[in-house]
Amino acid sequence: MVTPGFAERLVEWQQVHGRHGLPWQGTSDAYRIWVSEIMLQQTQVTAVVPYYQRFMRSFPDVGSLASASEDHVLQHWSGLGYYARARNLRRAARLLMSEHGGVFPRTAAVIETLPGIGRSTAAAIAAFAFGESGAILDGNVKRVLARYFGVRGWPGDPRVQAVLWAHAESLMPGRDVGIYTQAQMDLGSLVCVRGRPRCGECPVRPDCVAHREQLTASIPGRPPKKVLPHRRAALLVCVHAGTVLLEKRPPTGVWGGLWSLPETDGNDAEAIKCIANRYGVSVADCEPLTSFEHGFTHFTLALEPWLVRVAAAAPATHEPGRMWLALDDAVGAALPAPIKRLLRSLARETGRLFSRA
DNA sequence: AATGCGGGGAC
DNA sequence: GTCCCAGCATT
Repeated sequence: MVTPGFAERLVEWQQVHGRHGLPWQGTSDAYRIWVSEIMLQQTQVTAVVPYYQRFMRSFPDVGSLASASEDHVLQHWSGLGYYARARNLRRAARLLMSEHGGVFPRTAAVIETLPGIGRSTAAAIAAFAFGESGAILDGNVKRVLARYFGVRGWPGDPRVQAVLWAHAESLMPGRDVGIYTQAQMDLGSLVCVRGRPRCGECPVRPDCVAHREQLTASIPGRPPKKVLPHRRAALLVCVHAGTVLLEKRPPTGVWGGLWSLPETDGNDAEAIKCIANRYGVSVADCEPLTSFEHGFTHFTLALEPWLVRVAAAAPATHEPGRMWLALDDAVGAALPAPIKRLLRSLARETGRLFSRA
């Protein structure tokens, strides 16, 4: 009697206890699987589901995504974060049409050459869509393997990550690779969770180093904590006839390619008026709104919105990269989440905003 | 090797 | 409040 291996136990567990009803499961359509994998990068399943449904309705296949405008694609990503994913997704779709005849490549090695797809995502797509055997290493697998093998240290550390990749490869089964790939993710997200793992439900507990040595609380190790720098920026909320002036952000950097409010480092009414004039806006009056903070991964941004009432919109404001958007349409535009929230709250107060104009 | 890149869910 | 999530690209 041979003791079942790690992969066999996970596959068996997956059939009974794994997740099966997610919108991107039950298909071998590489396109549908690809989109889900990109959305799920650094993003939890519950957050992805509604975005995924809407995205697939608008872009049901590679061709429709390739022919869509970047702005249209970003609209569907608004609020999901990491917007380079959306730009890369569209870019890859166009590459698929122009370089691959519209056919999704069938090997992880080729899939990985597409923008936005790294080693782990390529292996996952190849496993789910084509049954190709290959290790993955996402947040779930890192946690599971670090505990199972007793690997200390922070999994974000490249040296730790290299060890985990080697372990992941060593455990690859020769069959059921799609189920096994899903099993690793599901075990990590349902059982081998960060806090209070449910070791009583774990199929590989007997061989788990962290469980045996009571290290599940300290493995995986924590990243070095650092103090986030604070930055501030003023936002120009130029309102005119129920519309607001938006500016397209540069293609790279924070909120890359999205539409947002004109931003400046000015911090008094005179500076704001001066900047507004530079946008071709004839300022009637100007008042500060309630400031708020927005946290990014690597800094905290204090945003100070200024309400700029516009006497008349100048013709120069129809340049590319600028537009006047009806406040009520903000919800459907390619805007960052905090900007969208701000505009929604302004839309509710439109009466008050214009009452003194 | 280090850094940039979002937003929200879970606790 | 903190931590972290189906990571990748760039430098």
